[in-house]
Amino acid sequence: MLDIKKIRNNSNEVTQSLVRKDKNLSINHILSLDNDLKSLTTELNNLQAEQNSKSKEVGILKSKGESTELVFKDLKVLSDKIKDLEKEQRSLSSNLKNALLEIPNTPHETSPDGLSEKDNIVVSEKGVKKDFNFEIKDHIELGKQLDILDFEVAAKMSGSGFPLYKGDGALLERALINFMIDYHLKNFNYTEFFTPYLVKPESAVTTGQLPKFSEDMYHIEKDDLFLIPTAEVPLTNIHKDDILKVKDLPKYYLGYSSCFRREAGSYGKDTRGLLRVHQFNKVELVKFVEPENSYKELKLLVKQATNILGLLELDYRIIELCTGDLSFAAAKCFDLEVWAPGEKKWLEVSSCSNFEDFQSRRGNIRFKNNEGKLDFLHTLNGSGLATPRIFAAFIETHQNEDGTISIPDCLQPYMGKSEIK
RNA sequence: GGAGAGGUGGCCGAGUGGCUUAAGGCGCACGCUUGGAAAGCGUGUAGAACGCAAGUUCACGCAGGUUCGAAUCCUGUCCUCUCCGCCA
Repeated sequence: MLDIKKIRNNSNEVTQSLVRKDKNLSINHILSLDNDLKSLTTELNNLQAEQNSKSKEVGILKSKGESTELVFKDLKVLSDKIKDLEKEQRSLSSNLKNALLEIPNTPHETSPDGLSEKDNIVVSEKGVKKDFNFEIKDHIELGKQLDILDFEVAAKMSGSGFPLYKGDGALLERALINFMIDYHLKNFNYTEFFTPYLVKPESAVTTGQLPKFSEDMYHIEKDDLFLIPTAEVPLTNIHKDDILKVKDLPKYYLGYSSCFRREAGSYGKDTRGLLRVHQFNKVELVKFVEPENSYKELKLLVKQATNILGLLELDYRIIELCTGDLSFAAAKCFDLEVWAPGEKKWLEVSSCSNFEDFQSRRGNIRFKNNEGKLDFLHTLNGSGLATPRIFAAFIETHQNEDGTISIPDCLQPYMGKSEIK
């Protein structure tokens, strides 16, 4: 959520920034609601002040045993007027709040201009794109041949988009998850969480999925709970309504979870095999930091996620998202992509974003700054990482001519073997 | 699913219709004291809106209602805790 004061005092600047994300965005309705609310509030406050002082008179008159009839007459008129205005104020202020919740975050000034993913910038590429001197297979073929992935059986029980990992496939998936968790815990100061998978609507409002993107999540109607699309949601809401101490910042939280996404409207678009699924596994990294440090922390976050790809001996590149491709809540974002030689595609496996105070305003997550004042802190998150596309790129990259998969050193302790055959 | 208790400032906690502009404590800040620290003493501090400020108003989970006036009474709702039931 954007700061209404900032919108009010710098409306041109905010508009200019927002249209970099989406040229159709406008905040005019917000400005007019805010204006109405402001003048109404002023009027109401004056009436309330009058009511307060007159009511006090009642107490004094009564204690003296004098008649209160005259004052009551005035007060009754005032009271009715105030009630009307209060009703109007409530409705205006809730309209304003709802409108604000629909406005995306403004992009950071350094986020490059652009309309779509075509305009994203490749920051760096460690994509040697290993040479194969044999006919390589894609992950679907490999998965079938090695009997480690079974999409047909999965579809029988759940429909399309739900992978079933089998034997060494299940082992590899589990090894990847454990390796990634351990890596972050050992090398950086993360606290591990195992979170609920179902959250209340307000939790999804904090992180920005609601109210705008309810179609993207699975909803349990009977209990009005949403299946988490990422552990970012519960991890961020750990501190909803909290006031953190500046000496406790930054806070680094890590959580593995299954993630559930309806992927409505994306049928037929890169949905082969593991490329786009309704349920997948992800190790998520969330940071709560002081505003002045958030961009430094973003850099570090990208590095923390990237290191994993190097250790897994995958080819990858870092992409900086242009304004038009930034998510609703992000001010700046770097994506990590791995090269899947079988698919002959770059696959997005991580998104590292700085949300600045956008989420913390929505979730009322504050800290006491050095001057003792309460302020909204900055939140960041990044996947560290999402497994299904890693899995695909992994078996495609490490396949051998005889159809076996070599396991890189970092994963061997978790697999208990050096190849899948 | 059934029964009960409760939700007040950063935290704890008093408060059952009108000097509550929310007592008291903890914490925090500053000062005194001290060789230094702790303790002690003193002073201050408290969320939100509008405003340069003075100030005004709002805020006692949330939403309604009663009343001239609500933290306090009524209704609904959400959440937390305890007990019972069910259960991996």
